[in-house]
Amino acid sequence: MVETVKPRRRQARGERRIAQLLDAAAKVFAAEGYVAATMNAVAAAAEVSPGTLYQFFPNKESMAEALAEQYLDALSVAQARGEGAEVLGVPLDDVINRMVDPAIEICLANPGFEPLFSWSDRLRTAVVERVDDIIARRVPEIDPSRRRLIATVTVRIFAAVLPQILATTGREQLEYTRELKRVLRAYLLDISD
Amino acid sequence: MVETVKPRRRQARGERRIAQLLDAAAKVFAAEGYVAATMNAVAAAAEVSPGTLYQFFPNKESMAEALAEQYLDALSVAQARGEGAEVLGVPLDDVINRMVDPAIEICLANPGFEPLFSWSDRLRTAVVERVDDIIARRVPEIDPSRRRLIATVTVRIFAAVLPQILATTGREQLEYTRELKRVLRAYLLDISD
Amino acid sequence: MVETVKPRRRQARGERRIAQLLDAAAKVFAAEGYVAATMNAVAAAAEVSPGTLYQFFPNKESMAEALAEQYLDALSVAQARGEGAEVLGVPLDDVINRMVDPAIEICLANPGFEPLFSWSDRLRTAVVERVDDIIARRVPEIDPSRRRLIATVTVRIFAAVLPQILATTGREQLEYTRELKRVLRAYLLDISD
Amino acid sequence: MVETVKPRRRQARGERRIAQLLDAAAKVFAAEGYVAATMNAVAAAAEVSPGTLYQFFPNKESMAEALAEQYLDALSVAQARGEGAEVLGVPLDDVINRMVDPAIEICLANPGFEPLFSWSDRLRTAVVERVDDIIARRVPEIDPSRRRLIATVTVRIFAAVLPQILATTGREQLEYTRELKRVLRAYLLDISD
DNA sequence: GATGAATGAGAGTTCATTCAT
DNA sequence: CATGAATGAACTCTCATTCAT
Repeated sequence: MVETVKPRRRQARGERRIAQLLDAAAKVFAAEGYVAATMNAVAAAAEVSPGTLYQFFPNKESMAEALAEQYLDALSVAQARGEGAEVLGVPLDDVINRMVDPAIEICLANPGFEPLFSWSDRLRTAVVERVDDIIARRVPEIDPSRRRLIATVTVRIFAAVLPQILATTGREQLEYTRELKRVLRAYLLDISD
Repeated sequence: MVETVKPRRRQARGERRIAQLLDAAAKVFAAEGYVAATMNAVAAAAEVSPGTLYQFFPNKESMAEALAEQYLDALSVAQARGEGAEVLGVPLDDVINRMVDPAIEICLANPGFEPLFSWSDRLRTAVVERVDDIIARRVPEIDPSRRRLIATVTVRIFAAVLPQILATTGREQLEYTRELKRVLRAYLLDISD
Repeated sequence: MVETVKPRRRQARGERRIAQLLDAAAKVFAAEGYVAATMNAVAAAAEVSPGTLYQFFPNKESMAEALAEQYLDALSVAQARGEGAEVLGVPLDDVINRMVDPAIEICLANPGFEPLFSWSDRLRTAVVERVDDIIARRVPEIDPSRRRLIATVTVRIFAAVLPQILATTGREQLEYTRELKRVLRAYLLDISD
Repeated sequence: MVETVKPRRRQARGERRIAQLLDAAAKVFAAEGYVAATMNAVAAAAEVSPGTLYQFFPNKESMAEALAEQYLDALSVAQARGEGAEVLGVPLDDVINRMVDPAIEICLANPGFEPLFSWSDRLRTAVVERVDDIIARRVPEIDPSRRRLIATVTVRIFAAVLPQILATTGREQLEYTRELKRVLRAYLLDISD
């Protein structure tokens, strides 16, 4: 009984550390981009020695992957809140809002998201698959390979406008967000026909 | 007298050299991306010593900028061929075709374009300005700051789908191209109203 | 009273631990060589944390020394079995057999021996002293400093052929062993005259 | 004509550098052993920046190989001086002298030899092949595989006594050298029968 | 005792850039 | 102009060792 606590403490310390390190990595990725980011910079940002980094992550890529995983989880959680089965009898605008808004919130809260989204095929593919799913539910009659095409383009559009949203604030940020939704609506309305 | 000839020859040789070096740079940027590309690799690709590179370009960035300039020129030439003042009485589809098709041709012919387009704000801004111009001519009543917004998003969308077009061939490439045009038409039609 | 028991248990446990750790060290030394072996690797091989290693050995060197000591003991035991005072009235071949065979058995059974034998002057010197002793008993009239020289060369020869014996198996191993004995006999016969 | 000189100068500079770097490497290998030697130490010993090292050698191993090659050449040259076809009608002692003496001279003059000889299978094998050759010429009736065995053991013996020769000076050095020859003679006489 | 996170110096290696030739 | 050797700071990653728990 006591013994189930002790290991937990150790793990807890480790997991806290991991979260802390990933946080630092996200900051550095955001500031420099994934390719230009260095492990030393991440270590410094985490106020930790380089060796500590390597106790948890064998290399830079693995940090990126862990971060990507974390973001995917966050996306799932955020989108699950407003989704459900109501993809069908609902206006397209609502579906778009319920996809885009939490995604942007996560990107704003996690500045590491955008550089990873550019870099990680895995992360992009995972998001594409979700969008593909939603399209499948809403427009079941569509051809799967065409659906994949549309999902891919949809995600690319999101990724394309995202940097503008992140680079701005206030009214301008809102405008870009509105514009993003406008593009998506126009594009996806065109599809449904 | 001799001096007016020799310099010309020198300049001519120099420009040939520059073109050759930029070609090599484009190849390396295409293969590795701008950040990962190394000057040594560019020198090797040009079959030239690193020192020679620095005789023409003070640093890596300046190579990128020179390349960007070159691409902008190519864009101008290509788009001038089919444009003119006929932005007005013409269907939107035609305008889009005359913008997108030559751009994609250039990107396919110059594999260094895409990495630079991601990297160089200057290149992207220049293209945004052209699109802004066209919109201004076609929809003069639109508010300039909103026009700039639309132009920016338009270019971002192009940049977003471009990698998919470049990464694929044949039918898939055509499909992505068609999809890109579809997005742009849907978005810009929405605007014009 | 309780206190005389507990410490013993503790010591017993400690010695078992030490044996276990030295075993792991031997394996790693054998696989990587002393210099390339890492304490982390030893800890992992012992299924123990690095900290535990340092509870018993202040540093890497001390592990090597403890292992060397252990091997020296094993050598003593093994050679005591067939030795005694019968160094005198006995053919040289027998003496060589009774020295070489147990030594090789120990080396085969303890793969950590060879790397340490190359590394540890102390281990080599101890063996040299034993050989010196035997020569002294068999050829008492020999000059001590010359005797030391011969003992040193004898041990070096053994150490030189040993890797070949350990690197091979079956017939080839036997051949190298026979060759080793042949060298030693030829050399030492030459001496006795 | 002038053009055949200019490139030579460049190459000459490079080759002089290479010789200089290999010299430094030899010193460091001699002082620390191959495994413990570091590229930074070699660079420092050559009074050169680490980068310069890597302009000529892609890694530590390649330095070792280049050095080994150089030593093999030196061995060839040295042994060619006193050898010829007179392996046959000549006393064994003479053959041994003509093999061992130049080898030891080289080892004394090139302190990098010994550590490499321990490390490089390639170097050892090359020397084994030479010895094999000589045995083949002198004792043609011997079975090739047994000949190889003998050559291997012979070289191992040389390598085994070598450190003692290098670690000592003056009379002691001479004694070890004499002892080495004694071992070899005794062993090889035993063979010829 | 045992753990494993933490350290930090240092290893090998790279690369933009400079400079003597 | 061209060369390629030279630089040195910076990078990724390792490892003997320490220390809080």
